[in-house]
Amino acid sequence: MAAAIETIASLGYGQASLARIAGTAGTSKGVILYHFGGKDELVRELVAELSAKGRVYLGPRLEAEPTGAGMLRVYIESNLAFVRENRNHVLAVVEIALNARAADGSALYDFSIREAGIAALRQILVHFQGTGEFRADFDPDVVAMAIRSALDGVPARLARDPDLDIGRYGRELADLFQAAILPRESHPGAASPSAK
Amino acid sequence: MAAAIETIASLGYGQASLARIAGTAGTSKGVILYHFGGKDELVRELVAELSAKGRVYLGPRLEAEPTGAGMLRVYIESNLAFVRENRNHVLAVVEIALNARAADGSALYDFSIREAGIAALRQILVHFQGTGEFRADFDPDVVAMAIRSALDGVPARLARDPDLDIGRYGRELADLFQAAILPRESHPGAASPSAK
Amino acid sequence: MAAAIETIASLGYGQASLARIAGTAGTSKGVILYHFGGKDELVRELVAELSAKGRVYLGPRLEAEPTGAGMLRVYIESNLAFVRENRNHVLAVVEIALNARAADGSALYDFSIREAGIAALRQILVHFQGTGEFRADFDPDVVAMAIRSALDGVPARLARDPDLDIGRYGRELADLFQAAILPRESHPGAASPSAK
Amino acid sequence: MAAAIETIASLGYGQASLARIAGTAGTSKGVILYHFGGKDELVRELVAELSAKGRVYLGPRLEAEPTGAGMLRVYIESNLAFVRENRNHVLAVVEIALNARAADGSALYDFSIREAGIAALRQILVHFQGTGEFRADFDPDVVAMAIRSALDGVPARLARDPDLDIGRYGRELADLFQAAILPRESHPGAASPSAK
DNA sequence: TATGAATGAGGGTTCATTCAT
DNA sequence: TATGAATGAACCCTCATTCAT
Repeated sequence: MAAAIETIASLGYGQASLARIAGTAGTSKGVILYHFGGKDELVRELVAELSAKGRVYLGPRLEAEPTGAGMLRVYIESNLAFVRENRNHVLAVVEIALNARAADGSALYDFSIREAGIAALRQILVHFQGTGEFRADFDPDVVAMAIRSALDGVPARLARDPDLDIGRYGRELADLFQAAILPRESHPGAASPSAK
Repeated sequence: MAAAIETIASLGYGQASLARIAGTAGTSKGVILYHFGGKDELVRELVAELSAKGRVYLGPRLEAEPTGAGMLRVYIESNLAFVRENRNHVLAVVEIALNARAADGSALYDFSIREAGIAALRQILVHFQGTGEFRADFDPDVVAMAIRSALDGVPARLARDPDLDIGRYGRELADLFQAAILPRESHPGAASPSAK
Repeated sequence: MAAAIETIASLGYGQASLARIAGTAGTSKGVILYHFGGKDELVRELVAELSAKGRVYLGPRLEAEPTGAGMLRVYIESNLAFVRENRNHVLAVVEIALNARAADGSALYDFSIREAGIAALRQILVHFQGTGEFRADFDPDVVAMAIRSALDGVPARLARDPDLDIGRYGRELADLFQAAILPRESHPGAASPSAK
Repeated sequence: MAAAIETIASLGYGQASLARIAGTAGTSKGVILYHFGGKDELVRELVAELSAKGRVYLGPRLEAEPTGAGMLRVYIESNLAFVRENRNHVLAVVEIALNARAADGSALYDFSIREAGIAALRQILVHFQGTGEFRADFDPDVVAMAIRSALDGVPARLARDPDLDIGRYGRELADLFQAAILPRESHPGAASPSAK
């Protein structure tokens, strides 16, 4: 599996044949098929494992936050921290999500966790619009999508520029979206960007 | 070429074999190879054509804007208008950009226009940070990337949800990023979101 | 297709891989798949062609006979003559009929013509039992099956013993079954076996 | 071995991989190979066991009959009774006989018992042609083959139609062939079909 | 005695490309 | 300019067998 992750992350899903994966693993295709029953299964496990890891990583961190601003910041920074800590795995799953398709163009694997993540984010936005902590005049759907997109772009960028400081990047992103959705007249303390 | 665009957009790059493209075109593989010399060439032209169209579409619109806020808004809304008007073509090129790779994982085609677009956006941000129209306390690199990512996510979303109102989506996005990067104490007129 | 027939007839269906068929044809697997779209299609055509040939060969000969004894004899002798004239093709199709199975053990191709042949034979038997030309005290189902089985055994035997005199074999078989189902007190002329 | 029999009988020889056999046996491939040394050996034993069972079952029954008509009837009915009592095993061995081949198309296992059975039947026919109990004007070779073929067709038919009344079927077959080879002027008692 | 891991050959199929026409 | 035939590499997968445990 490590070999599959590395191969997909570095060569792309389309180039990651069983032969090449087996090559980087130092074995033969047969071994992989013996252990996973098929390429589909291998990929499925790869995706499922990261999904599980992500859920475990992000869930508690999010729930620990009381304020809207806090949740937003944690959502962004934790996502990126997770990317940093599981770089190739994330990259591989992104590759899979973007490229793996059945013959009719339909998706092959289950990425419902992504939709769930967006939905959760949207829920947060809606909730704190209700409490007044967030401005009421933005469309939570659009903002959720924008935040999610900004996060999704990071793995690819990280692949091109491995020295990217993800911690700083996350803080900047959180600042940016906070500035965008917190009320303009909010007390300076809450709205001011975190120290860099 | 239209057949190639349609096939790639609907089935994905990995599924778009010459045979399938020829099939939707109602001809044979031979014809395609005769006219384009190879699959690579076909794809290359497909990408180049959209690049050219995009440059022509976006350049003048951007240059016509005097203010930073205006340029930001035009950048976002024009990009999305272009996506709406060239939906399948954009979708196809996005597919190609994400999936087409050489055997060693390197990119196969020239997407420098994308980098150029990001650089231009960054330039704008830096420039108007200098004039004071934009806040000075955000990283133009991060913001440029966030905006670009938000735009890049649209074609895929559009594919899933064809009824998406792109005009409204663009205005919301522009509002969002304006709110994020304009000074908080800016005179109400400039900062107020556009009518919806 | 000739190569496929020869390969299946001589090596058996299980040993007749595309590679081996291509080998005897002097080409490569790719050519076969190009022309037939798949092994299934190749085999299907092979079976269908023989079915059609058989129908054309046997139908008219059978309909030309007025008497029950004549039809019985023609059924047997024409079947065997057809086998002699299409030896390898028949052998190949028999191989396919006996061996080709889906993963769940179900049949892969359409051999309904065989059932139809048995049904037709049974019909003949029943009809001439009605007219009194055939004895009434045998089960037409069993007899039809016995005749069909006797015919089915010939291709395999022919493969083992290529010098088998099929003409004589057919006459003997016809004599045998005539003796079995014609009334015992039938006038000597009708019942006497044909000259050998 | 029971698992092998069941698998081959139900799925066909070609689909009966060691993995599938091990699956129905509830063990692993390794166990089978450990006990039998190889797939060939397993199949060989399977065939040999049925051969031995058949010899034991049929031999004494045949030798107990004094008359030609009796031997003929016993040959047919005992064969079918044996099929009924060893249904899947017989089916499996038939599958093997028809499908198992070496790479060069030659037979893989020893089915000489079948030839021996046909030879014995032929011997009986010749013998009682000599004594005058059977007519002299049929070819014992052809008749032996016809009888054997009629019997060989039963297992496959039984597989398709599990409710087939084999006892009746055997009596009908015996009647049929008796009528075919006993002299037409034979004393009524001997020639009359058995009660049904 | 039993098991699971590993192997390598061979299976059918898809693909971009070449070539003769 | 267009076509269909042919090619060979690469793909995923199944299989009987070997091996260490």
